[in-house]
Amino acid sequence: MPSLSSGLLGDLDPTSDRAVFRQIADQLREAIDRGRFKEGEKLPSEAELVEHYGVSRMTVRNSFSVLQGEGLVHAEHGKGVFVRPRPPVRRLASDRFARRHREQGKSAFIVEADAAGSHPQVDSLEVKEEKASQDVSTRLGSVRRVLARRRRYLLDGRPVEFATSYLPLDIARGTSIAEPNPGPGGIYARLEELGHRLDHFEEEIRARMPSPDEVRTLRLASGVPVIHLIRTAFDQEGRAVEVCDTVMAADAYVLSYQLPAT
Amino acid sequence: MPSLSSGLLGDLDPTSDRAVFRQIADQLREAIDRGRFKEGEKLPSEAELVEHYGVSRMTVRNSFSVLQGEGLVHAEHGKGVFVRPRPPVRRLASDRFARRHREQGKSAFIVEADAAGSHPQVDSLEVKEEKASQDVSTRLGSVRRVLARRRRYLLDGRPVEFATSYLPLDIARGTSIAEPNPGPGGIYARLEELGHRLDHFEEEIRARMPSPDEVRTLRLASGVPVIHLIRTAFDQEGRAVEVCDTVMAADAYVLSYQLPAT
DNA sequence: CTCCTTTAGGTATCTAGACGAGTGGGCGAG
DNA sequence: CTCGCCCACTCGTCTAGATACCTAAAGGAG
Repeated sequence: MPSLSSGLLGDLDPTSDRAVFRQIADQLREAIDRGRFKEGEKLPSEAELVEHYGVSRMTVRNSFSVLQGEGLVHAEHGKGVFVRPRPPVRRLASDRFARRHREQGKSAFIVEADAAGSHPQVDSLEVKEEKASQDVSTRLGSVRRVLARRRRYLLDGRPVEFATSYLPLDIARGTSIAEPNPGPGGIYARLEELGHRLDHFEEEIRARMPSPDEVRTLRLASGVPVIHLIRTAFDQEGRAVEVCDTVMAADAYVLSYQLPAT
Repeated sequence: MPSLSSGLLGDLDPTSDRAVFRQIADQLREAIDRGRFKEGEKLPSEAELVEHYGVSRMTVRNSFSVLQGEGLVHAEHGKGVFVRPRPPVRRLASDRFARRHREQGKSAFIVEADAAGSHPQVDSLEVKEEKASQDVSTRLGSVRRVLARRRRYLLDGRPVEFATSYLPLDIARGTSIAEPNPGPGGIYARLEELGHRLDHFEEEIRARMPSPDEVRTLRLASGVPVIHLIRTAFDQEGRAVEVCDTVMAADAYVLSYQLPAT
C-alpha cells in the first residue's frame, strides 16, 4: 500500500522549474521540520520514494544527499535513512581555565563530563618533540622546535575533540609536561609551578568542513562541520608559553564566552 | 591529447576496495593540497576525467560532489569546476563592543571594514514588534513581545552576516532604538543613554550547516558552514536588555577572544 | 565596427538497470 | 527449542546514455 500518500509527503509540481530532486528534498525537509519524522526515525526507503514520486532511484538518492549535506539525515547501510538526532551538546564556558578550577586537581574535561553524568575518556596520547610549523612558530615567537602533546577526547565512547598542545622546548623539556600524564591540574598548573604565571589566553575560532582525516578521527557524520579553536596562553611577562590547536565536532559543542562591557 | 596523464593525476587501483569515486576524489584533493591546482584554477572537465580514468560520467560527478561537500571546490554551470579560493577573513575581536569604540560614533562593522580597506554595506533593514520566540523570551527573562531589528551585512558586495537584535518592548518602544537608524554608537549607546549601563555580554557559539534560507541570504557556496552566535547583553542591574542572534558565513570569519587567566 | 547568431564545450538533471554488500527476520534442520 | 542458513529489504557503487541549459568565443549580418 502507498502508505506514503497518507499526507506525509505531497506530489511533484511538473510545471515548476525547481529540479525534481530539490522538490523531493524540500518535502522531506519540511516533513522533518514539522516533526512528521522525529529524531532518529527512519525515512521512507529509496524504493518507496521511487514508487511514490514515480522517479528514478538516482533522483531520490540525490535528494537524500542534499539533506545529508545539510546535516539533517544520515544513511545506514542495510538499514535505512534516518533523521539525525541533535546530540546533547557540551558547553564550554570561557572560565574553564580559571585558576580555581586548575587548583582542584582533575582535568577540566573530566570534571565537567562527570558533572554532566557522562563517561569521559582521553585517548591516543602522543607526546613528542618536533619541528614547529610556520604558524605555531609565529605564535610562540619564532621557536624552531616544540614539544607536541596530542590527545583525543571522548564522551560516552564518542570522539568529540582532538587537540594538540605545542610548548617551547626550553620551557617543557625534561619537566613533567613532557610526561604522558602531566599530573593534577594539567600542563597549566605545571607551567605556573615552573614560574610562568599565566596572565591571559587568546582564542581564535573558525568553522569549516572537516578533512577526511578529521572525519575519521572524530567519526563525523556527513554534514557536520568542525570548530577549529586555536588558543595561545601568555604568561605575565607577555611571553606565549603554549599554543593549543583543537578540532571539535561542531554538533557536540556550544562555546560560551563572557565579555566585559568596559 | 591526454595532457592529464602528464603527472598531475595518477591511475586507479582496481584491486583497492576503496570506491572509484573516492579514489578520484582523493587524487584531486591531493593535487589541490599540493598546489598543483591553485586557488581559483579550473579542474579538468568531467569529460576529460571520464577519458582519463575510463569511468562513467556519474562517477566523476560523484567525486566532485565529495570535494564540494568538503568545501574544496565549487562548480560553475557552463564553465567548469574550480578550486574554491579562501576568501580573506574578517576578524572579530572580543573587545569589539568596548565602550570606547561605541563612543566614537560609527558602527563597529563600518569602522572596522573601512580600516581594512573594504567596502561595507548594511542591508535589508527591518524593524518591527513581534512575539518573542521561546528561546528569546527565556533569555530576556520571560518577555512576551519584543522589538526585532534585522539587518544583513555585506563586504565588497558579498553578504557575510545576518543579524537580528531582540529588545524588550518596555525598554525600546518609542525610543530611537525603534528607528531604522538608531544613531551614532548604535543601540548599545542608546541603551546606556536610557539608563541601562552595560555590564557584560554573554556569547554562545555554534557551528552547523546552513538552512536553504541561509544559503540564499548569505549566498553561500556548498560546503560552507555557518557560525551561529547568540549574544545577550546585561546591564549593571543584571537584567538582560538585548539578545542578538547572528548567522555568519564561516569562510568569512575568525572570531577572536581574550580570556583572563584568573 | 557593433550586435546577434551559431557553435563548441561545460555542467545540471534525469532515466533504467546492474551488481555489491550490510541487516535482520523467518524458517528449516538438528 | 536453538542454531544456522537463506532471503528480502536496504543502501552503495557504477554504467550508458538522453536532454536541458549555461558560457564564451567565433563568425556573419547590418
